[in-house]
Amino acid sequence: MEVKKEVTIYDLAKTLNYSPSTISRALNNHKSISKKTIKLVKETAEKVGYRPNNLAAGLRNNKSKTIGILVPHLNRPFVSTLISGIEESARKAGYNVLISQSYDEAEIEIANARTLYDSRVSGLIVSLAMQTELYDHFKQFTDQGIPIVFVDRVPKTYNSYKVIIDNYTAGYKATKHLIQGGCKRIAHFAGSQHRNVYEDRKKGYVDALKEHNLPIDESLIIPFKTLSFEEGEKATKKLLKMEQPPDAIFSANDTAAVSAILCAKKMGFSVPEDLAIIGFNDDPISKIVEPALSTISHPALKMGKISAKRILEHEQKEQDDLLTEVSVLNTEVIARASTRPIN
Amino acid sequence: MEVKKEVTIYDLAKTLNYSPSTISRALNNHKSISKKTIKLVKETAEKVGYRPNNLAAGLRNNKSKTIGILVPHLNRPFVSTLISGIEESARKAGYNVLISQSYDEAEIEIANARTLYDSRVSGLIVSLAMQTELYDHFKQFTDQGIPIVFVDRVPKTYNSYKVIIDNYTAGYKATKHLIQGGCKRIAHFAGSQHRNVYEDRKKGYVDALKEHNLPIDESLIIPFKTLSFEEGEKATKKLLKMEQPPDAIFSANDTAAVSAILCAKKMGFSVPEDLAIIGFNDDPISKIVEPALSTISHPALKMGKISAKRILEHEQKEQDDLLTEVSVLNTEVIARASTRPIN
DNA sequence: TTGTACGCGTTATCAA
DNA sequence: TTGATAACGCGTACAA
Repeated sequence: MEVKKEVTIYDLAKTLNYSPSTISRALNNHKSISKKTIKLVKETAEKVGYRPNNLAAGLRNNKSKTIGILVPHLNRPFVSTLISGIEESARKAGYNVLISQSYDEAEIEIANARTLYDSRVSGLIVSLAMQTELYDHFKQFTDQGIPIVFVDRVPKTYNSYKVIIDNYTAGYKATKHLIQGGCKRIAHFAGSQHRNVYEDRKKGYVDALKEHNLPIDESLIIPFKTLSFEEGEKATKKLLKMEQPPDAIFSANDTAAVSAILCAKKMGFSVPEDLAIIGFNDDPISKIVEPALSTISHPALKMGKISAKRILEHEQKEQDDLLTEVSVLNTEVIARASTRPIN
Repeated sequence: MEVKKEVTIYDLAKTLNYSPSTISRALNNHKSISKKTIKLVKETAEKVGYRPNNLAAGLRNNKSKTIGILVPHLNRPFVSTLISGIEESARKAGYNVLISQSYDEAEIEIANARTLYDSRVSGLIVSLAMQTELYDHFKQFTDQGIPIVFVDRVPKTYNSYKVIIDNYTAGYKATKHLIQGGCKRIAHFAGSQHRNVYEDRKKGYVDALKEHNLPIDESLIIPFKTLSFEEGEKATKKLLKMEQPPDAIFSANDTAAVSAILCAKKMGFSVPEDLAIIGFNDDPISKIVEPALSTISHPALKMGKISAKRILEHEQKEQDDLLTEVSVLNTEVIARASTRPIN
């Protein structure tokens, strides 16, 4: 298998009797080059199949026109849609996208941050692993002026770009929606309290109860490890076997909420009459389950696009512009059939 | 914001009174370097925060230790799981993963192939856009000896690695499963016949009917553009309003199959008694819908891992080893409640 | 076992 | 408007 020799700007220079610098400038639309030359160079490049070498350009410029992504799991509806949004915006701007997943483990997150750094990404978009509590592995980026955008699952303290929803308000709204449907004993499926998203959703839940003069019953607040389907089933069974079972559940994600619907039905409870349920994320399954799951919208695509935009814009900025900028997106209750109509 | 100077092998060389080449070799575990020196170099590198520059190494070696991915849509269950598999295998081998999506448009696919090439990926993993019929944009890779793995949606003619399932047999099995449940008038939701996957599934369907002496009724074979939920609803309505409606549907994907279940129920048909339905892919929604959707397994994670493996192994091979190697994975009927029990 | 010297393809600086 | 030259960081052939 004979490998064809690649065409470089030197070859183009020889062919056209120009210097390599002129070729380079022409290909980059440098203003000092005449339109005619630019046209000629580009046409010839096309004709002979010239393709730029991003590695060389990246080395020379010390940046790769690449955005690195670091998320817990690639194959979750929210995450894959987030990435789709990032890819779309990045691609339009001529940027590439490198992906990596931490499987929710801090150690893997650290290792992946390293390799992304080694590829000299122009920026990093991160959604934190469940248990990450130290942020030293992001310092190398900050030290080099490489922008980091934390998205959805963000650190409390780290100074950086952030793209989030208002989880507190979302949790509050979700709970209030249940209260307005007449629910009085509302349970909560709570995610890891290390992560802002779950902590804030819970706070919103608690405050909504308080504000409506409903007691906070700790036995109705179930701590989850991963908010999986199986965990959801177990928790639902436990709740519904209580002497005084709850009349509603606010789950911090849709997966556990859907499992609660199925489990409750199997146990002979009717949803939403005996047990109203609201989830979080608006995953595809929430539309399919019966009764359809009420939930909180989570604008994944938009969050992805904004995250990418932050990085692309950063390149235009002055060195000492501050890079702490928090974008908070709106969410809303999507009322479906798993909660009761509002009085 | 002061940007710290990056540490290079030259800095390490100066610090340790070695030549840069020794440092380079030590970092790469070159056999000519003593264990002691290697240890010293690596420890020092760690201490002073040295990080290799993949761009420089890639330029030098003319390969980037990066796998490029080109798929129609990133946020589909099958695709995102496929990518998760690729990422896992690639990461383990020290490879990075670049992603891009074509939105099922040939033009975007072509443009993305170009940019991935410009990044000098070590290999390319492709699932074709719905309408791609020319494959010239892959020639540049082949010409340079860069391996291409086509996965799931593959070209018929292009000489390359392929990782697929046996769509013909899968379509046959799905149809047979319906027949064994006593169905006699089986409709088919057919995808674009440009793509092997849908063409073969349909062939399997047709042959299963023939083999069981059931007539092929063209009015029961509905051509779909994208196999979307909306298309599925429309098709189901049309079928169920026929004078002699079908008693079963084999849908080429789960999305349309689920919409068929919901639509049929809404129209007063009971599933599977009046209408049995089987889908394809085993998407998460198939477990949630009621009745749960019978479907065909689609080993996304495994296909991803194998695809990555093909590329990683290719690097070890001799130049003129043939690179046409087709991996065909097994699939099976997952019988759930939307089809009738086998007699 | 280690060092010297060069080149990978590109772009920025300086000079013409 | 264009050209010559150096440099980005690394790996390797050749020499010692």
